[in-house]
Order: sequence, then structure tokens, then C-alpha cells
Amino acid sequence: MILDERQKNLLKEIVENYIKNVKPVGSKSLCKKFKCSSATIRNEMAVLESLGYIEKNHISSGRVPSEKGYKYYVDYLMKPKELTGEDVLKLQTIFDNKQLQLSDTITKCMEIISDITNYTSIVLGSNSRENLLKQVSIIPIDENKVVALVCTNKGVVQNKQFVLPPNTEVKELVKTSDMINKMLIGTPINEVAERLEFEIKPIISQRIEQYEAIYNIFYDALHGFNKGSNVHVRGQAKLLNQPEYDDTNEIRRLMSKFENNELIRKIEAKDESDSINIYIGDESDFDSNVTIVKSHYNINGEEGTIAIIGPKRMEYDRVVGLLKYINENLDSLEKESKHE
Amino acid sequence: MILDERQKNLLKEIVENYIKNVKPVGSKSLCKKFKCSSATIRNEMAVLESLGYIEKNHISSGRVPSEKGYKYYVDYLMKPKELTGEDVLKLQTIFDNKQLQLSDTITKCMEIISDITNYTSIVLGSNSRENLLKQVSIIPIDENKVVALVCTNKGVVQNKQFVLPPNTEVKELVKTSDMINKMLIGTPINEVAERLEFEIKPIISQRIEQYEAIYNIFYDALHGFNKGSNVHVRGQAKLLNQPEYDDTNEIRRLMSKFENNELIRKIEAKDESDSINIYIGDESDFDSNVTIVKSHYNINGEEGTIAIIGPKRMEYDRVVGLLKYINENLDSLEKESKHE
DNA sequence: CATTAGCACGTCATTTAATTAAGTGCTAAT
DNA sequence: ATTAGCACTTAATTAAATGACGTGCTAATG
Repeated sequence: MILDERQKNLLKEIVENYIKNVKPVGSKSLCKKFKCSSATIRNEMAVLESLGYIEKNHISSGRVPSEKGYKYYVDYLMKPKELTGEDVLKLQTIFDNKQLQLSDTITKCMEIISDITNYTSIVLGSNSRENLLKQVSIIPIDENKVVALVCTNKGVVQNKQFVLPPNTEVKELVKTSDMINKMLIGTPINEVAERLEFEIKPIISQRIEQYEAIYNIFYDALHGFNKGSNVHVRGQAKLLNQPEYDDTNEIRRLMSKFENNELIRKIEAKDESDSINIYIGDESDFDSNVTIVKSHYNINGEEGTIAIIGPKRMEYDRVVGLLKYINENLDSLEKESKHE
Repeated sequence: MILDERQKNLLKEIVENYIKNVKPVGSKSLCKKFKCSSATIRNEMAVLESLGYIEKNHISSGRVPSEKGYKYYVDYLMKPKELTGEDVLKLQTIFDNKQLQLSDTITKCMEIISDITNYTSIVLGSNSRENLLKQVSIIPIDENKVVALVCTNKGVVQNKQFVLPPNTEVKELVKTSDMINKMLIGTPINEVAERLEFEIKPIISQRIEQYEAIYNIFYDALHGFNKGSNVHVRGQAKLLNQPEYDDTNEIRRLMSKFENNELIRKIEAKDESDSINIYIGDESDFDSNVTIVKSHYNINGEEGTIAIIGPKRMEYDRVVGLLKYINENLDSLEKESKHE
């Protein structure tokens, strides 16, 4: 069964009204807008409810959008919102700053978005499955300290400092790193540690005296690579300003999920079909009370994901508008850089 | 005026009782323990109250320790608690793992402590004022990307990736980094960016074509050095399990302070007199409802700070016991390494 | 046949009052 | 110095009363 025009409008009105006022919407409040009596509205509401687009909290409460209702709204009813002049102003100062590196530009934009929306924003660099080992370097710092530098083909770099184990020399570390560079380049970064154990360890165990300690250094540097770096989360506390979080247990649940990096894993796991994907409630696989809006960027080969987490009762039109704006500006950054 | 033995015991009992039960403690509940009537307890309580060690929430409520009372307790009444076998077990598996680098050992220990106490733990590397520039390196990644590596004398290392601006060559970057290494070594890391502007920029502006872009890269790398890295916070969400945080506004206040890194700044600002310092409530300069316990380590020149944040009603004896245990074990790590 | 007015009903939220529990300060006796 | 006893205060809990909101259904209407 398909919705007629009035029903669509009604659903749209209910969703937007609820997003704005956080209160279940009753039939009477919609009379003027639809130029009919509350009874008529009630009849139409009954239809929408029977189709699963709206729900009641209890027998005599107003209606609230269901997940299906939100989904219908974002798929068919919503129009991305034009940014306000104020918002444009804030974002444009970042895009205009030509001295910023791309990743900084994006991070700063998302911080702004979190600030103006009161939702949580996330920027994820390309994830470890897509990153291939490009280069390992050993940089001596002083007589007994070195830094191991690991770079991937996506340009992600991490370093880790090590105290040289007794009876080892930097020379041997460098020798080992050369070997790694010869044999393991191109390996997905999350598999490198394993190959190190099975392919490199046997070799160095024959050639190098203190191979165990040296192996451990590289294992450590490579194994710990992906762990949490290259991720920017902003506005976790802001999200708590949303009226849905007026319950301490709810807050505790959410905050500890955040702290466990569950969100990041879930976001990485979702594959995207469109330029902007919206996962509402249970669809998010993260928490039934939130919506995750996710978008992917690829500017001159530098890839990453940006996402916004807010209540299901999110200002979808505004968020989508903001993300589209960001995407457009990133695209034009790319074009500019090709011009030069 | 000085407290007599019974008054000290009474204060100790009140503090520990309140820490344990979170409820104001009344005179009757202490009769058996002090082998006297509730009236006597009340008289003594009145004395403690007039001296400012305990307070009432309202005219007929039990007593609660004041900040002054907590302070007296930790200074004169408390004995650090022996760890339970369980706690020793958890921590010892970390200290026994000889493959861990020092900073990882400490971080993991503090994570454990946060888990078993439900307080928030923090590990701070040596702060930027104490870090002096030791070395800047430029590592080419591919034809148009480089990594700038900045090391300090404390062994802190950070990297930042840059896209090469058009019309610049790696050679020029390296030349500039050599210059920085000649002229700015030993500068406090938080002053380097400034000196870069006034001492290096004028020079390269004459020798290098695209000096502006190159200057920006180094400025960026050096300016952003201290920002938040080298810090590990764990258990923010755990802290919310404490019964004092049964109020959403309280939670919001605390979480947004956390997110702004206010805590880290405050902890860095506090100078320590003893091996373990305790800042209660307002003394913390952070939040009147929390206590910060701070301790400093210096193992073979690698320095840092560890701290625990909990409610004023913190299990002081346990926390101090845990931190002492960690300090002792770190000391013996140091001795071991000297033996070798 | 879609729309509407009208009414009985259900649920929640808020207010008010009453009661109970916990604990104090003070006084007078020991 | 200690204690028993009593009057008093406050907070917390419970119960009842009320009002606000909004629904579903029925019967009348154009």
C-alpha cells in the first residue's frame, strides 16, 4: 500500500515536529496546517500507524515516528537544508585556510559541525585493512633509544619509541628493517605482524645474535599500528545535551560504549552505498537510540570516513546539508590542486 | 586546638564509613564501636563540626566529612592499604612482561587501576615545558609526501605527514631541517615555533624560493607538537558509576570538562611536593566534587605523571596503596636495568 | 464517501497531604 | 564526663486528587 500525498505530508509533519519539539505530536496541533478537523487527522494517523510509520507511547499519547517512519522520511520526504549564513561563515574560514593539510581541514570542519549541532562527530583515516605496509624506518635518537617509523601506502604514519635492549646495536635493527622492507612491502598492515613472525623471525634468528629482542621491537611497532590512532572524535559531551539523555543510566551506557571504541569499529564495519549513508537506530548496529550518518571522502588518493552520531530524532535535513556542503568543498579543493 | 585520640578515631570512622556507604553517618550507628551512648558521640561530633572537619547537609542529618576533614584524614589518619591478592595478580602480570616498553607498562597498570577502582586514570608524558627540541627529520614517503619527525630530549617523538606544496623539493625541506637542527636544538618545545618564525624564517626567505610553504610545514609540525599526544586517559565512563554521578547535569558538566582537556592542563599545572600528592575538591582546581591523586615517576630519565581522578569520597587508602605499589615496582625495574 | 462534532475513556504528570524514618540539640539526672 | 529522654527538624515515601492531553468510536453531515 502506498501513501497518498496527504499522508506523506502528515508523516513529514509528524517527523519534523517531533524532531523539533521532542514531544509526541497530537492530532489537534495539526488542524490548522492541514485545514481539517482533528478527527480527520486521527483517521489518517491510524492508517500511518497500521503501516508501521508512527507509534504511540501509550494508548492516549500523541504519535512518535518509528524507525521505519524515520527511514521513509530520509529516503523520500526530506530535502537537505541550505546552510545558514552563520554556518557557512564558520566552515568557510576553514576551507579558506590554504595552509591546512587536508586531514586537518576535515577534522576542523567536523569539530565545527559537532559544536553547532550538539551531535558527536568522528573522522576516521583509512582503515587498517586498506592500508598496506610501505616502509619501515629506524631512527636513532640517542645512544640507547630509537624510533621505529611505520608508513603505509595511504600515507598513514606512526612512530614508536624503544629503548635499545642490552647487547644490541642499531646496525642490527637497521639490517632487520631493510629485510622487512624487502620482503613485506605491500602487506595489509594488520597482517604484517603475523608475517613478521613466520617469515622474518626464522631468518634473523640465524643471522643475528640478540634476535629475540629485535624481533620484539618490530613486532611491537607493527602489531600496535592500527590501534586507535588516526581517529578523531569530537563532541561526546555535546551529545549529552540532547534531551534524550536525561537519564543517567542511558548516559553511562553510551559513554562506556564510546570509551570501548565500539562506535569506531561499527562505523568501519558499515560499507557505504551512497555518498551519504544513514543508519537509524538498530540499523546502526551500535545503539538502538542513535542514528549514524556516514560519508566517505577520497581526495587525491587520501581516503577517510566522516560520521555524525546523534539521537534518532536527529535534524536529518540539516546534517545532510552540512555533509553535502563539506563534500562539495572537498571536491573543489581537489580540483584546485589539480589545476596547479 | 588539637584532637584527642577518641576524636581522631571518630573522624576516621566517619570518613571511612561515609566513603563506604555514601550515606551521612549518624551518632547511633557508632555506639557499639565506641562503647558509649549516642549522646556522647553527638557531643564529640559537635566538637569536630565546630572545628570544621565534618558537616551536616541539613539540621537533622548525619555528618559528612568536609574537605578539611578529608584532608586531615589523608594527612594523619589514613594508612595505605595492602593490595588484595587479586589486585597484585593483575598488576604483576604486567610488570612481569619484560617485553613491554616502560611507557606501555605504566599505561597498562593505570588501565587496570581504573578498572578495579572505577575511577579515571591518566598517564602524562613529560610536559612540553620540560621537553627540549632534540632533532627534526624529514622522511620522504613518496614523490609528493613527506613526514616531519620531531624528537625531544626526553625521547618524545611525534610525526606529521605533509603533502609537498607545488614547486618545492624535498632537498629544500632537508636543508631547512638541517638549519633548525643547528640553531634551535635545546629550545623548549613550546617555544620552538616562535623562534622558528623570528630566527629561521628570515634566513630561508632569502635562500629558498618557496620559503613560505616550507616554513609553514615546519611551523605546523612544531607548533602542534604538544597538543594532546602522549596522554592516556582511561575510565572516564567508569567514573560515572560512582554514586555521586546520579545527576545528569553533574555528568554533563564533568564530561565536557574532560573533553576540553581541562583536567590535563590542571594536572600539569600542579607541582608536586611528595611522591604522592592528593588534591581534594577545590584544591584540585578542576572540580569541587573530585579528588585528584598525582604521582610522578622518573625511571632512567624517562619522566611522567600518573594521576587518578575520583570522587572526594575516594578510597584514599586503597588508591595510595596501589600507587605506592606501582612506584615500588617501577623502582625495581630501574634497578634491574642498571644491573644488566 | 470523506469529513466532522461529540463523547467516553485511558494514561501521565503534577500537586497536595499524610506518614514515617533518621538524626539532632538540649536538659536534667547520674 | 556520660547518659537517658524528649522535643524538634528535615527528607523521603506514599497515597489520593486533579488536570491536561489525546485517543477511538459513533453518529451525523455535506
